[in-house]
Amino acid sequence: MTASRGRPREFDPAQALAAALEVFWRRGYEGASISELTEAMGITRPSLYACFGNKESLFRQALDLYERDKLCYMQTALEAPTARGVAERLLRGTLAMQCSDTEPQGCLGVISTVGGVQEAESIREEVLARRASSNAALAERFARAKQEGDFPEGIEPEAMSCYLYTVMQGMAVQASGGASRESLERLVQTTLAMWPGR
Amino acid sequence: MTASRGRPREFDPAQALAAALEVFWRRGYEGASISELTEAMGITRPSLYACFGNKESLFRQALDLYERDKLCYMQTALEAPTARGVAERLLRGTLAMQCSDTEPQGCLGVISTVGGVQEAESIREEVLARRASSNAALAERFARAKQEGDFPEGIEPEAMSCYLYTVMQGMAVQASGGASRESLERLVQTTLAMWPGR
DNA sequence: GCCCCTATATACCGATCGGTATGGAACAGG
DNA sequence: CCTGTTCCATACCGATCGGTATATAGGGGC
Repeated sequence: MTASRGRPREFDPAQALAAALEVFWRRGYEGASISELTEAMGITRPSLYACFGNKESLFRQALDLYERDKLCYMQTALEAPTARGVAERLLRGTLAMQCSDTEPQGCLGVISTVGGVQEAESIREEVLARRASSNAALAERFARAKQEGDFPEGIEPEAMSCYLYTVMQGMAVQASGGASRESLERLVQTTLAMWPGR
Repeated sequence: MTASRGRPREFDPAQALAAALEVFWRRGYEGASISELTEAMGITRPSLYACFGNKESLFRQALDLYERDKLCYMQTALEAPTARGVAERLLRGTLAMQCSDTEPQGCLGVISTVGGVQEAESIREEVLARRASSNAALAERFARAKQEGDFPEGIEPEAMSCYLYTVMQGMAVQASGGASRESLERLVQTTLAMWPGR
């Protein structure tokens, strides 16, 4: 292949992408300007466009990284032995991420979908699609729990997964607003205390 | 007073403010441009600045209108006879607002606080302050319920109010993402089903 | 008829937006 | 050494941002 012809680049794309993710995470898609991105990434404007395409493409790649590195706890949470354990792992995972003091607060997915922006409509749709897929996986896990008799009576698995998802999104809103770790921890406990049947 | 000296204005400020609120509600503070605002309000740029000050001042007045007209259900919900009734009224009020087909979806307060914007920091702070005040009123209502023996065991009133607030914010996120009315209705039912002790 | 005052209309301000043209610097193959 | 290719740096593009200067239009008080 074209192994390394021409002048080699002087930055690490993965590292630059991580920096871009952090900016998008703090500012949202539209709030993040190219100037702020390039400064955080330590590269110049043309380098960004040569390496990542354009702003939207860069955001999509940052979103991939976010899902892969930051949302992996949502996958592993599904492996908990009980439905309540799944919920607990999800909530505690959300808590841990929102309370990190090395990362921005709030959820990139939430930030990218609230506040309608017409320009970024395709991005909104993609985030919503990923969210739906993740929600479906959770619902499926709960459906299995129901079959195994490990599920509260009177609540449909899909309804429960939507409910949990909603609580997690609400947590992200709280974290965006600067809620303290203690406050969010108490929120997790309260939500778990609401889980039917102890 | 200076009853009506000079040329009278040709538009109704209240009506124009209502139009501005709708734009802010759909687009968020930064997403709403002055051009879009003036077009929706049916007035020209200098008229906007003469009547409402600047963009931030206009937003604040729109926020006042929003709280007074759209969030009034949160006040009246506190008058429900039981704690569970308060929760139910809050959730159903949120549902009704999010499902209106004449108004934008999502919550203006949520839209204005997620996605950190440095320019609008003072606005964020004001929204957060109003939110805290509203949350405190809810906590106080629940504290009264606890005194009256009308409250679930093992949960603090303040924790419950934060929890409910979080669910409502999550609902707003769902609505922003285009959740259907049925979906949100089911969400309310699920949340109520989680309320301890029937 | 004035005169004063305020609202409207148009055109403009500097700053910033996302994105790019251009010119030189650093590598590989010949 | 030269050439081809790719990257970096600077400066620039038109469009749009929030906000305003200027001139004109339309009311009440006299």
